[in-house]
Amino acid sequence: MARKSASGRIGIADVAVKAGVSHATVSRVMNGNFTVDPDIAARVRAAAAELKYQPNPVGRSLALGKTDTIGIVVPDLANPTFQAILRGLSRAAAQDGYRVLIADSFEVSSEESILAGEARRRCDGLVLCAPRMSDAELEEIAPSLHPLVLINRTTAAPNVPSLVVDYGQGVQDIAGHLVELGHTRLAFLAGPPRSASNEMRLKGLETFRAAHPEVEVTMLEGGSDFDTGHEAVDAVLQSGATGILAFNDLVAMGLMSGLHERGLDVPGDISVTGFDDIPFARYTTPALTTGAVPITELGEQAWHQLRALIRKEGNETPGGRYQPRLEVRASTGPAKAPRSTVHG
Amino acid sequence: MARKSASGRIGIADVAVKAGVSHATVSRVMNGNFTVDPDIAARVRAAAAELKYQPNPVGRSLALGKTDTIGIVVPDLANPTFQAILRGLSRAAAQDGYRVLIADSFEVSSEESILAGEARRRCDGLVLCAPRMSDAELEEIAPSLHPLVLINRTTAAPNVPSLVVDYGQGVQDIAGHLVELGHTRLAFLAGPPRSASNEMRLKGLETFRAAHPEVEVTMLEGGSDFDTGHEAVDAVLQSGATGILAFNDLVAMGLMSGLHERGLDVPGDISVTGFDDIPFARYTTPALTTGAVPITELGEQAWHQLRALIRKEGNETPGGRYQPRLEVRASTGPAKAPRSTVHG
DNA sequence: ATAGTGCGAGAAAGCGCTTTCTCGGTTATC
DNA sequence: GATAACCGAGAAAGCGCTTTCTCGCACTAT
Repeated sequence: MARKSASGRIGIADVAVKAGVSHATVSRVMNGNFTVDPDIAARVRAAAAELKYQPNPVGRSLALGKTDTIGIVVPDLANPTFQAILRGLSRAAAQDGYRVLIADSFEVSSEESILAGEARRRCDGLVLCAPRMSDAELEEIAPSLHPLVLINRTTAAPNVPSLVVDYGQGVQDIAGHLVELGHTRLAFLAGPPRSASNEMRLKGLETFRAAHPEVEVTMLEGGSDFDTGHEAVDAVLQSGATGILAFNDLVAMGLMSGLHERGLDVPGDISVTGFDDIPFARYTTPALTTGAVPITELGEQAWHQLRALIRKEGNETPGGRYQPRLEVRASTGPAKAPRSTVHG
Repeated sequence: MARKSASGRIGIADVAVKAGVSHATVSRVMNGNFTVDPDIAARVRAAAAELKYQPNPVGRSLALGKTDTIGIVVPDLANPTFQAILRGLSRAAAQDGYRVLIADSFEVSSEESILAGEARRRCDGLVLCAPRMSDAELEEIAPSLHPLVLINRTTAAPNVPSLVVDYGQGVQDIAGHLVELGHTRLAFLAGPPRSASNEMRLKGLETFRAAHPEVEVTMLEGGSDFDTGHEAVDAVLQSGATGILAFNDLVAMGLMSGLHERGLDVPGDISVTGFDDIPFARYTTPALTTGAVPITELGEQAWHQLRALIRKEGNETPGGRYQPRLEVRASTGPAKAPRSTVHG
């Protein structure tokens, strides 16, 4: 009865039988090949419609050598930054008829390359966000992942576009903003130790230090999430700094929450800044001063780069560099008289 | 050398040649079939390792009739609720070796069924979040989507588990909480008109009204995002209500932000509640009273249900119902003396 | 009228893999 | 020592589709 083989699903063969033509002709019709007689084509279409035939994408992929799917590897889907990249990527790719497969490494960077490889083989291309992967490992796997687009990383492998946010410049802008407000003792609440984007921030701060020897910049250990910021309150207070550059908005929010619990006023007692400008940053109390990154747009760009690679357009690895925009809100204000280590 | 055919990639044939055996044997070895002589197996493994052979998943999928991939259809990836479901789903599925393909309908519900169908055919199963799809449409496509798990929807189709949050009970709990605080004039800032979960809230409020005839409950038009809440300030003030139930946390946050701009105090002047308990809800100022839904866990459960279906375990469509937990925070407080329509 | 041309559709190969089927070579049994 | 039972590996079919190849037919040109 119109269904065949073990699969149970309607296949091209069923349509062929129903329309009284060969598989080949059905395939031609379904793919808009006009070398088919209009009458026959109509018959095939009618049969297909009646059987509700939908081509099996797996068979199609095997024959065509493409899946119309791209993959994205992220270290943590709970992080708003990666959510935004995913969103931008997904939207842009969908517009060109591509779907996205997600591979969340859950911060287990040891399995990131395997994950990336697996994802890549199921897809036509890959976007890789792997801030903690070592350079060596990245260099090793990058060639095998082509077409590949990197986020916030670079590689020597040819034809691998990198989309990178200039975190170095970003922290300098933020630090400059704090200094203008009169702060002379700053602290940087760092991100995860091996994070590439943290390295960029660190480099930026070095540059800043060199240009502003009068400003003291304390380095504090940190992480990338809300709790990190929350737990860092003591360290922050002990540093005696009045202007805090948090690794990102999440950390900044955690820190502000912790400071609030201690009865400290932001920005009255301490100014706090974040990074990324996630959607919620403008709605914290006080609203967060941050380095705004057009992160959804970055995801969108990632698709455009990847698309060029997939289509083999000779776009000599242009990549892209994004300048964060200093977004001054209410969490930063004039410095109080310098404090020494908090008593306690 | 060592590479064959147009594909350029190493295939099973290359390994077979290198190891001096047949395709079949390589396949057996790669799949841990022990009917192969250990010496030969070792030779095959050596050849595979040397060539860095990785089986092509598409060929494998076609032969095996499974893709080890599941799909999820969401109306809006920017919504923290769906992000959380995705996260829970992805994590749980990954643990069983499955990947997830995302299909964002971008609120275009007219294309949701097509999207769902396409996603389904590339995958072994589907999780469908389609709050705005009509019941009729859902009934029509549900059978063709099996294995299928529904989020916050139900269907008459057999063997389609539904994971639903009891929003009806949730709003009643919240309304009850407000009444206990002395509020007698409430307003519900509704969600998107055709949303199934909004319907559930509405039903819950009807029940509440019947049980509390002394309480006035005004219905206000709304939506599901931050801006909706922000724009609703006037309507809220005009309603004269002192206790506002927002459709979800996002709307509540927008509303609080708008009220703040008007110089109103929350909860001093007006109490505001949300729904969902998204991660940021506890960090708003004041912290948001809300109906907490274990949404990531729901995503996880979705996988478990789907897995049972894929494995054809005879789990007679158990589905699951989640009771929101009233999470009282600082955005609700005792009612002021009743206000009439705000002057102005 | 006959060979030449072109075009439309079926036959078949192939995408990369798994798996059944088959057969040659061992080992076991009497 | 001959027959049976067995086991391991190759040959081949098949998963569902696309595409090249091929062939038959109709139509044109000489």
